[in-house]
Amino acid sequence: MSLGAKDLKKVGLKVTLPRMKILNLLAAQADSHLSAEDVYKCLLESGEEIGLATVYRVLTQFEAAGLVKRHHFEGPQSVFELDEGTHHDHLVCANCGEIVEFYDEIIEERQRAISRELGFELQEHSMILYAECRRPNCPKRSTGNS
Amino acid sequence: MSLGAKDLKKVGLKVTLPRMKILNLLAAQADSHLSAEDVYKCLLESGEEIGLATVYRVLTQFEAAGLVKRHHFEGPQSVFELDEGTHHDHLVCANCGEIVEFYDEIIEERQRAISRELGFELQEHSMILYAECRRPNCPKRSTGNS
DNA sequence: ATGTATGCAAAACATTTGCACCTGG
DNA sequence: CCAGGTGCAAATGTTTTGCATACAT
Repeated sequence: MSLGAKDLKKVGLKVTLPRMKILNLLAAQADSHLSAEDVYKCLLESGEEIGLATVYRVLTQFEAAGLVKRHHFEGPQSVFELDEGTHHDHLVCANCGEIVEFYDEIIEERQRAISRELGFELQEHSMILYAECRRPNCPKRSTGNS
Repeated sequence: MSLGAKDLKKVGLKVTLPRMKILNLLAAQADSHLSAEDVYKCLLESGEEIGLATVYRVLTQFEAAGLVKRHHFEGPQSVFELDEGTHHDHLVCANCGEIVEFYDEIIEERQRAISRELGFELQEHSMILYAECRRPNCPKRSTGNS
């Protein structure tokens, strides 16, 4: 079910057409990890009008508002995904770019413990595993969407 | 002890002045994580002549040759460190940018196990912890060098 | 010599910003 | 109506590339 205007109001953002379009796209592709350019192109192809600068601005605002998470996988662009509130890390297939999400409490706990031992208090972390799938039918290379 | 010409030959790279300068700088600042721009400025300030494009080219070659590791911490630039062969991950201080290196076998093992469980074979990973130091004397924000 | 490396300037990208116009409440 | 949002184009910051020159072997 796509997010609505309430979600924007909830975080103090005016409900505008571009913001709704982007929010809906992210919700529709909830399992994808899209770059700003991806979002822009997707919307254009869907016949929607939008400016690339707006996409960047809106995604940045969404990130600040906690609506989306930004990731830096390999490559020069950031990718975004809706922040459903459930933390997870990512495994990226070195063959096809498929992205698998996972969560491991043992690692999370060790990260906190290590930070403590070093005299720090953990705030965030970024962890990405690059791995090869063993399936022979692994597609050759997608844009990084699921 | 700074690396020498043998290290370049070993990986099949011609021994040139720019390459030696960069290699020596990285060895001298072995505890730092320098961007290409950092390397460029450092050398200029040391009175060495070099072009920024060369720094980028050489660092990329060094990475391909396994002499250096490239990291993507927050911010737009890549940073580089000499690859001493001992894998480690990084904790970045959210206050001052100090970088602490660490290694945890429990996490390493879990990463391999998780990959296996998901049907993949782990090749590499990137893990960065962002944390606040508890020391009151934490400097305010350096360039990201140790 | 001669193939490769370098330096400079220009290009290529991803992203940000200035500004006039449009829009939501 | 009016603050804030949008679109475009221009600016920015990082990294790459084309090409003539310089260098290592």
